[in-house]
Amino acid sequence: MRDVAMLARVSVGTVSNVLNSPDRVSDATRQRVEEAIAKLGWVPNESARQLRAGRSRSIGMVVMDLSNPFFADVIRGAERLLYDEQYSVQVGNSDSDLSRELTLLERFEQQRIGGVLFAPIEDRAERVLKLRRRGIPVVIVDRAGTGTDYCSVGVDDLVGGRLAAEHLLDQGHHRLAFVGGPSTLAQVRDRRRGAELAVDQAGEGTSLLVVSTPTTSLEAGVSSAGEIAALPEAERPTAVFAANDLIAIGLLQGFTTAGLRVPDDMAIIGYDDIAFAAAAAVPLSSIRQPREDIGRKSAELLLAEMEAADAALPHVHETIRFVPQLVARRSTHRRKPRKG
Amino acid sequence: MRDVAMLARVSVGTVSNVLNSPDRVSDATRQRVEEAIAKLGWVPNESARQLRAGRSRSIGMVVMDLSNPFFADVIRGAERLLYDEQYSVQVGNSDSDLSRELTLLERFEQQRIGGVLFAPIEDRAERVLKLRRRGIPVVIVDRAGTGTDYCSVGVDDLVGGRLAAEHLLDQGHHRLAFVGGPSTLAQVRDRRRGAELAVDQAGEGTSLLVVSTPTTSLEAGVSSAGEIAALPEAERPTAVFAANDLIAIGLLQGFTTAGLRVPDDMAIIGYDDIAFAAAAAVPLSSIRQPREDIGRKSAELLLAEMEAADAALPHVHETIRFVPQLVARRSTHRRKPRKG
DNA sequence: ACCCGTGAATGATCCGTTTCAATGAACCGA
DNA sequence: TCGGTTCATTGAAACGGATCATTCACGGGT
Repeated sequence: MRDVAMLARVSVGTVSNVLNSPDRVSDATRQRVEEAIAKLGWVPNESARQLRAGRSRSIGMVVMDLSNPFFADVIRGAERLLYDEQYSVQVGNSDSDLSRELTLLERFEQQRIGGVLFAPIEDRAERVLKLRRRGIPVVIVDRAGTGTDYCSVGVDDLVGGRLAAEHLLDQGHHRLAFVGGPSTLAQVRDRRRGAELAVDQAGEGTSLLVVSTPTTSLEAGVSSAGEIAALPEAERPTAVFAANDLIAIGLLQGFTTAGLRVPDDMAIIGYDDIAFAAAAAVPLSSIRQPREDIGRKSAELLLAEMEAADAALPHVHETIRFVPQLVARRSTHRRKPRKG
Repeated sequence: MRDVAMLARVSVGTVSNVLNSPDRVSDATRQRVEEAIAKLGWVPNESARQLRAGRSRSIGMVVMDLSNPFFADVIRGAERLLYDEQYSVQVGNSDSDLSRELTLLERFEQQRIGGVLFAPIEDRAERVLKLRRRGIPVVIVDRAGTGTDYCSVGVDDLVGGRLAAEHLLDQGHHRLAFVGGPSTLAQVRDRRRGAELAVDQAGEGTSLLVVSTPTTSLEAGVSSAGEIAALPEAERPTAVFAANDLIAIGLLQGFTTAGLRVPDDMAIIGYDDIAFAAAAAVPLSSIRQPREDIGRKSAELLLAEMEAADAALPHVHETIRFVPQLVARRSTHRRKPRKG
């Protein structure tokens, strides 16, 4: 910057003004400075700026599983909006590991990042509060909180779970299963509870087998399918609700390998309605979440909170709860009566 | 930090030493300082650190398409390694947009980021060189360069394209098609050229129809399938090679909609072998790239280059070229002779 | 000729850390 | 008892910009 100032025969203060308040600088001077910048290829040092400003024009994002296309879409939704507002987005992948999650948040705190979009693994309010104490706004993503401690955006997973189970019951199934885990994940818990409610309401003669998986990955689905297929046919469920589409697709593969036909021998419904659900071996029924909207809306709330904080205005935390939607495809087509 | 120093009754210099060279500080003092840090909940300001150090402990990553699981896996591979080395990773999504790509790189430059893993949309050596002039090491990902100007990691797409086309020819097809685009993408060009080579070598009676798409997305595949299906049967290809698995899955959906059966009426092979390829409606043949290895290896090269730069040692740029592998699945099963 | 107002440019100060020369204290051996 | 070491600690000078009170120059009005 000094070099630029010397070349343009002005002070460093003027160079700074050219960038930050161009109207305070005369046209002639501004032009000289701009030429000098171009000639030297100077690029302002963001760390110095941040140091002075006290905060950065970056937004941090922490997600549980980057290889789940659901999160890729949420990120994309948030990024679209933030990019237009001149913010850059840093995505960190906690990989469903609490200590990695903590590390990522700490790094954002050290960076005095402008704000954080956080898809938490567990409910850990203290992590959010710690950031806020440092003056960093946080919005919880993919988890519609009940509290008024922070903004959050998500869908009503209880309703979603109920929708899924009711759909299976409607198709004539009585022995259902829920596959998902770990149950430390609030999303998994809520979806399961929704399913349980639906099953309870259906009354006698219906059951819900709960199969817990260590992760929400495709592989978890494959191995759960093996377990379920190994049950004696009289006990085996005839329909499975998977906590997300990755698991559902894994189940589909696993059942096929085990010689069970979907949907005839086994119906499957997933959750999220990622793009691949429709393209699966058997097109997958699913519960649709407005993935990009979740990202976009989270970013909106975050920006609002950041502006309020800047202006020292009061801010009322909002909870946005999108409504999930059933998308029925072939994987849950009504079972045909057994031939013979 | 001043507060910590006062509470511990030492100077700020000592607080800094506790963090950066603990062995220069007596045990008693260190303990007092650590207690003060804990009591005040102080977290060092990374911008100030960076300002002093001149560079950051962050790595930037620019990818073309975050919603392509291929890149998600590459990112994961890189992240794994870098996380262990205490680096944080910032992922930016250029969304196949040259100007967004430029903006992302400029932001990294302003941040004086420690290094960049760059999956470029086009060959734009000047973008790499600009960063390097600023002292920021860059490794090109998913694109094995020929030059010695920079490190790069990728697979040999020419070989991959040839493998795919040869496989289709081996299955008895003569009229092939290549679907992919835009052809500004080096990956697309190379894969197509590989296919062309294979077809040329097969000689008379074989043909390759090239269908160019505006993007490498699933939707592009769907609409291309419509075009191809609309051709008169005598001209219509019997096998399609898609530039990546997203397109291939889209084709699969499109052909099914159009009433063509895969693989009987139309064989399909994709590229990347993403996890969903095996789970597709018809399990998808594909050309496998070692996705996580590409990410991990890129990160390794980047760290090596960063260390060399730090120590002012000479650095020889490396070009890692993984070998792609054919994975044959049902979508290219040999066509059965027509019944009737 | 003088004063005042206005717009443009300046330069010192500060942001929070690291680094390094300098200070000081304690200890050793002669 | 004194010089010489070693070890722990200190204080000030960066790092690269933003900010803001101050200075300067110029014009218009009286």
